[in-house]
Amino acid sequence: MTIALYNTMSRKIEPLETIQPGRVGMYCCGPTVYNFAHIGNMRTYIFEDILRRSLEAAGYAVLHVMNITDVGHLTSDADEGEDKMILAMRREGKTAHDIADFYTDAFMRHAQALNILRPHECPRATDHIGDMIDMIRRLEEKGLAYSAGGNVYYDIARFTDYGKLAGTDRESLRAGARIEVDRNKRSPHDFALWFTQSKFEDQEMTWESPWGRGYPGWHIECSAMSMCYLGEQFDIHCGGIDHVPVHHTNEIAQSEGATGQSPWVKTWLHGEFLVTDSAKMSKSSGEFTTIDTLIERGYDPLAYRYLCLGGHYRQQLGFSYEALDGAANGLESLRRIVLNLKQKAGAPTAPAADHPRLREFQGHLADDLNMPRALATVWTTLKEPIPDSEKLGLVYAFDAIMGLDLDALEEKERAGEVPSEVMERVAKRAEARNARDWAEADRLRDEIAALGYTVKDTPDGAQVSAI
RNA sequence: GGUGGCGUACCCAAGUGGCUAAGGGAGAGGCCUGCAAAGCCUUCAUUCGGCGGUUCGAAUCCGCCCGCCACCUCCA
Repeated sequence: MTIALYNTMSRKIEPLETIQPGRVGMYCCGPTVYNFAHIGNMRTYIFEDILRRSLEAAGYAVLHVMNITDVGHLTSDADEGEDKMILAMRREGKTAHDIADFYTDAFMRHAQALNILRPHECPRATDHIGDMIDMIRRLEEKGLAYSAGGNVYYDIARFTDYGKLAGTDRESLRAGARIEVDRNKRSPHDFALWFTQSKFEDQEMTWESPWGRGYPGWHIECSAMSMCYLGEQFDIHCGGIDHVPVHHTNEIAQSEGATGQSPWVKTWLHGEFLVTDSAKMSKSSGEFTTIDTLIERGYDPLAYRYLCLGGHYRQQLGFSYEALDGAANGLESLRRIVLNLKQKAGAPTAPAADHPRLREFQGHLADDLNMPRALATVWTTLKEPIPDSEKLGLVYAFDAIMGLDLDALEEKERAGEVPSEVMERVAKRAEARNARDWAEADRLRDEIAALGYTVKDTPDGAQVSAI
């Protein structure tokens, strides 16, 4: 099945054509590890995970690369503001290295909790400074970069296609609308490739370079690392929608400028924002929700994944705890159904490749990753009158892409794992019920509830589970 | 100022010219049950922000209006 995806560059849904048949090189802009990723960030990684799983299910050998940016990134794109890593160091009294390690670990933990497959490569920017320097030299050799005030800048006037991804032309950009223009720049939208003039104290993250001791600009790492792992041209580049106008625009300028080859990337995919009541979630605004926040509030992280599955990746998704509750209930219901199927059907029957429901499900994904429709197919399938083993096999096939870990579900509470004090009351209650002493039975049920368990009376006796 | 997007039931959310407007959650009624839970069955927008227009036909296209948001600093 051919997968069609919305390419930000062409603004059209196009069938995926890979550079090498059957193989996909995919680069996803990863986290800058100066703080926790919030659930809005994680939405994008969930979308990329669905993309990867869909490609793999379609038979592609995927090489998935995601950077960990542990350097650079000032608070603004002018040569001012503070380096976010430095801010974090000051805030937490740690070294840059410790900050990066801490937040990298937190990110990986959150991604794992969301069942996001780990990218095959997760290169750290600080391990590729040499590659960045090499690329800046290539840009210099081609006359696309200039030095001014101790820093090296990209000269966007020399790159005729500048802004093609965002669909903006240089004239329409409102330079200096919200920030002061760096006087070193020839054009307001030139951007720094290498800094040697640091205005900041305690700038401990610096490296030797042909331009002096300093540190890289904040777009170059993605150009350098993606090419390092995927070659000078590759298939798919993903990120959040906010990366279109600046970060990806500048990446294209650097990459195509350095290699002279175009297009650098064939397909650009961008995930829309998670929005709260009436605003996007953002790190810089201070308050934000993390996966840990959700866990503290008693939610299964996968309930959040399920919530994300319900919306299309190119559409803003409204987040509220009411919506999350709905998703948690939906996921819980799905799990119960699967658990029941498991008990009744035993072994699943793997669906034929041309099973109508499987094809329908894959067809929705092949249509620009329409996960909401695919999810509707899942529910329709569950309500169909087909054999349980077939149903279970289909659900597992669906879940290979949904990633809700449905095949790993187990009855959490078995009789043997329930404390004896609870089991004693269950037994007493059974006696009371036999004697039709409902008051005593209800009293015992309350006691059991107080101990943290619920009982369900079934034709086969009482079923006990933790609340 | 420029650019882009959004407004579908109580909530989340598909659908972008044509059979009954997906799906989930919540809610309601029923069966079952001592009660409850689970399960099962049924129900839940003559209507898609508003007003016009195009069309045999529009939630879907066009215009205007109202409301909301994003981007043009950093940001998924």
